[in-house]
Amino acid sequence: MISKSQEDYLKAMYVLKMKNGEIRVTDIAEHLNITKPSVTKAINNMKENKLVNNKTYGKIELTKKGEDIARKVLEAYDISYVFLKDVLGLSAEKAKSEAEKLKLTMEDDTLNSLAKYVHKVLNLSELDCNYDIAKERCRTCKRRKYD
Amino acid sequence: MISKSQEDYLKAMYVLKMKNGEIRVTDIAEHLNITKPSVTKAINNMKENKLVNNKTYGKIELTKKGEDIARKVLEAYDISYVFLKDVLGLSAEKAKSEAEKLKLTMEDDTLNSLAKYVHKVLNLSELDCNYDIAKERCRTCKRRKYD
DNA sequence: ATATAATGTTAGCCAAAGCTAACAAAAGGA
DNA sequence: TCCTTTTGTTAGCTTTGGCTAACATTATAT
Repeated sequence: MISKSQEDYLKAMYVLKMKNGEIRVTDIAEHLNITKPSVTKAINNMKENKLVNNKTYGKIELTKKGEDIARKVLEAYDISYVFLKDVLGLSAEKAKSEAEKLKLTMEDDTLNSLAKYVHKVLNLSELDCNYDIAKERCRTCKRRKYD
Repeated sequence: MISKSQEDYLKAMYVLKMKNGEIRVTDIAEHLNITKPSVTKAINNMKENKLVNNKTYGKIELTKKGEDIARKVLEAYDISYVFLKDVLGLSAEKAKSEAEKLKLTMEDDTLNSLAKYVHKVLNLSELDCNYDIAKERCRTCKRRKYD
């Protein structure tokens, strides 16, 4: 089983890939506020889990598996963020930091329940709602946060 | 700072104290699904944090500080549980297991926001609502789950 | 009262995930 | 080109929180 820490790495990597077109040790370290050796070590562990693909000093790439999980983690983060900010009314900043912590703890079906609920209370068209974890972003609300 | 693991121990101890009138290593181990030596070790660590009070082979007691934190963790669990079960509509079983995971990740003010929200949507009297983390249970909904 | 069972502790091991210090490789500028 | 800076890696340490095996203590039942 993949650890929370590894899911955090996956998310960071996916975000950086979107943002910069490439994934670098230094950027990951900065993003997660840890040191570079810790990143290198984590990447080596993740290689054993078939989450990333790279050779020493070479380009870091997510595997299909790694990318799928990263997307899932991101969706989870999105839902939590929207709920905390727009339903509970937390500040954007607070919602962000809390969603960041929450995103990994819930199971998929729980997150789907939350997503549906969020759509309902925000008066988004239920018919149009196709928010499904691990799929594409919701056609209705279009929300996705990449960091 | 106290760790999540230690908060789990505190909650288990508080629950067992309520249920059995005393706190025993074996019961903690069973409750948390870990081995007895792990419990002993954890208790020793917690002693250094002034969370528990005991001598070897003697009675285990929570300190004031430990009890306060335990109560807080329980409140967090309660709120999450009610939200997941009665607002999102998860099954009791599912709500229980998810709340178990969620309870430690949110900050106090976020939990207060969630508590207020839960009261509102469940049509509990807002005027009567005095749900406040680390205080007594809510006079309105009277909910508290001890495990 | 004592043998057995139940309970608790100690010692020592392991893995995960961080860290620093030191080094290696790659990139960029003069 | 080659020297310097930036980037990445290795080695080895630390803490946390599990585990098993062995042992110590306490409780119970006959």
